[in-house]
Amino acid sequence: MAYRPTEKTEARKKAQHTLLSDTALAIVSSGGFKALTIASLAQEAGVAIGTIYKYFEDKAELCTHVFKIASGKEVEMVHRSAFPEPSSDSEKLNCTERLEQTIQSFAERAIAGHKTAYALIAEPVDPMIEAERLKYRQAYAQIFRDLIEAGIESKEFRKQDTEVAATAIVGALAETLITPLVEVAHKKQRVNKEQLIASIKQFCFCGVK
Amino acid sequence: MAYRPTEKTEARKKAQHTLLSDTALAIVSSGGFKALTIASLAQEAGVAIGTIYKYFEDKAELCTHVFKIASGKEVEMVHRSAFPEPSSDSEKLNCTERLEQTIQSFAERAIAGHKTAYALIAEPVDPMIEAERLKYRQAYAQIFRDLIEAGIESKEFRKQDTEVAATAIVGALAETLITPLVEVAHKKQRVNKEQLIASIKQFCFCGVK
DNA sequence: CAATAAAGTGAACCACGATTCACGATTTTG
DNA sequence: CAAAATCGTGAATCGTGGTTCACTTTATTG
Repeated sequence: MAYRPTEKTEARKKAQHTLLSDTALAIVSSGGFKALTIASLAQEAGVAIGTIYKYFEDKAELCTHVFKIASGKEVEMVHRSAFPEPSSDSEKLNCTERLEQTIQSFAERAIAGHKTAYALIAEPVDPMIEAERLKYRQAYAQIFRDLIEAGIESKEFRKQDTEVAATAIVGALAETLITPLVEVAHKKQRVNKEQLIASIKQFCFCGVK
Repeated sequence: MAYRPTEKTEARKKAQHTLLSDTALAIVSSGGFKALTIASLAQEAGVAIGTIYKYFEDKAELCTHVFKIASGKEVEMVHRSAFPEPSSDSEKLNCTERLEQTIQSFAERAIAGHKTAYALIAEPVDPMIEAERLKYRQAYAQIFRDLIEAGIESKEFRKQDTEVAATAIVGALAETLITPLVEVAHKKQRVNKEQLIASIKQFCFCGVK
């Protein structure tokens, strides 16, 4: 007599949502948020403009959703470096080593996916996304903060204002990694990756030790 | 027989340009670049929209001009802390003391003029202004770099990659000072200014020492 | 198949703010 | 004052990109 959503259509719906999500993410990863327009997403995903609105309330929801997905991945990866599963072979790492790993992970991911890193950390975006960005940066800061506190506990680091130190590390990483990446886009100025990361580590280590 | 620009009109022209500049700066200082529209500037300055275009090529030129003025002031003030006139009574300051003064100056100016600081350092702006912002941040980094190099020369600081250290300090300052200021706008979360600045100093000092 | 509900479509619409330009007002010179 | 050059004006125009909605297509059920 009537229509009822079924397993098949629900799956299709979810798949479509994922397709749009992934396509949007790809657009942001290659061209930043400024490249993510309703029209470009429709184009890339091969759907009509109106279809986007069946899956996202408006542009803001689309953008924040994409931001959450992308930043969530990054934060999770970095979090694993800071607090590795005890089951793995890294159960004996002390806080200094884990801090090193965390910075290494952050830096390598930023350099490898520099377009994404730039979009998440530095690209000018609508104020609506700025709120998400703040959460994102604070998520990173929280990881560093927990790590520093553990290090103070274990006497590896000196007593200090962990919030400030963690925030400062995030700022130092963002400035030293993202800013040069902006340049790379312009000039072909290559960076000695290992050298750069080593210098950053040293600065940050000394800052907390 | 004909019209010729004279002293009086030239002066008037310059005065008008300055009026527009200053008004634009005031708008940015209170509402950020997003509040600076041609219409709002015309309104505030008490002139017609078209008049703006007699003094500025387009919006981009207006914005970059305002940015340059504002950032130039900031950089100059901070530069004075880092490299004070030898004539003054501070000729005996060593590099550590000067670094402290510089951070202090940066921090206090950022906190006092937090709207301006946010606009210059963190507010999302047109890509056109981003280029200026990059120069601005690099100007700061250069100050810190020169100071660190002097400190290495005088054996106060250890040998290190001064470019990375200077950039990291700028990032740390921006993140620890600006980010909380965004919050202040939302919640009424007060900051213990002295405490905050002290913590930042400690982190940065240890980073370079 | 008929009925129903949801998904898909894209041209039309709208909001916002930069930019233009034809016109009048003002200044300078002879 | 007349002529010439520039300044001042602001409604009209334009460009961009988000949003709407009447309509078509597809899926589901009895």
